[in-house]
Amino acid sequence: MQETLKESKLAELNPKTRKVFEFIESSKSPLGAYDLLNDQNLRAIGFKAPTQIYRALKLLQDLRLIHKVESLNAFVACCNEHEKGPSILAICDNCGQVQDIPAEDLAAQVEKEVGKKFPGSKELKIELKGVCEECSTDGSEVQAATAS
Amino acid sequence: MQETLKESKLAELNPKTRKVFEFIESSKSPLGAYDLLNDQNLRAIGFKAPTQIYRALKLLQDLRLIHKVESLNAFVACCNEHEKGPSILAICDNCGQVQDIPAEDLAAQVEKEVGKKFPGSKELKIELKGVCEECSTDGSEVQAATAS
DNA sequence: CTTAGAATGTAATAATATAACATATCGATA
DNA sequence: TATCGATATGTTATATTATTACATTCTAAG
Repeated sequence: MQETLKESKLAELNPKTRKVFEFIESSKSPLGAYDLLNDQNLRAIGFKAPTQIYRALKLLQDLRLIHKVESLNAFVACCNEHEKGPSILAICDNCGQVQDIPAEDLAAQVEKEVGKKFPGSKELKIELKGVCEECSTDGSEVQAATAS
Repeated sequence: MQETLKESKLAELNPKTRKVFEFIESSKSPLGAYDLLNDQNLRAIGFKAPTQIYRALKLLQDLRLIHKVESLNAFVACCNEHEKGPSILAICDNCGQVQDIPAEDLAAQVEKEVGKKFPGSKELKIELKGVCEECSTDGSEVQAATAS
């Protein structure tokens, strides 16, 4: 259903920016700007310099088609199930995947907590590290980041 | 009162790391690693290479004496009013200052939102951009980052 | 057409962070 | 005490992420 909205956003994009989005969306894990830049397929359609990638990423963020994961300096596709509210970006330390979990309610909670100390809230980013469902039930747990 | 705890943490530090903390604590705004590295006073006591600064910053983060503001790649002193729970790092787009606002309650809220999709929460970071109380009441508002 | 503005391309460099290896410090214990 | 290993600290080099500045091309209005 929000598919329609997403489609209409995609329609605004030029083919190159759309291609960047498609790469991010089809990736299991967040991609860095240079992951994109170094991708043969993006090279092939004319991405040669970081600026180009960063310009595309800026556009996609402005349209809320992607989110930047600040603690990873990397980008993930928006789940497109929230038009306005914040996400929880849940980062699995084991498999590296990031889930974009809508959390409309939290904006109000956060505003309540900060109260009058910070009356002009504009943009809320929430990042959570830990382990995802699959990894926590999975025998094949690798403990990538936490290995001794 | 938590002063005692903070004092005891500070006591563990070697003089150089303590000095790094003091610089961060006494700064109005968050400091980047290279702000510290380039500071004459820290140069004078022997900080010559980024690694040294990053090592000190790592220690201070592990002790929760400072927080990294991920969206700024910079560091602020912990308010020392929360031993465990998350903070809201409230970043003023106008004056650049960052408040560390304890938000113990939010961890539970966030866990509730993510539910079983992400059962292994470990570390929660919350960053809020906007304008602080002082700037929002202040006639001298500059609109630094939001200027047209 | 032709020109102003926006978009895109290109080159250079700035800013942030880590890796790899060398040297020093300091207890434990043969 | 000697020397060994562990931890901390110093040093050099390099990797990674991001922006600035300027050139070129495209496009729509006059």
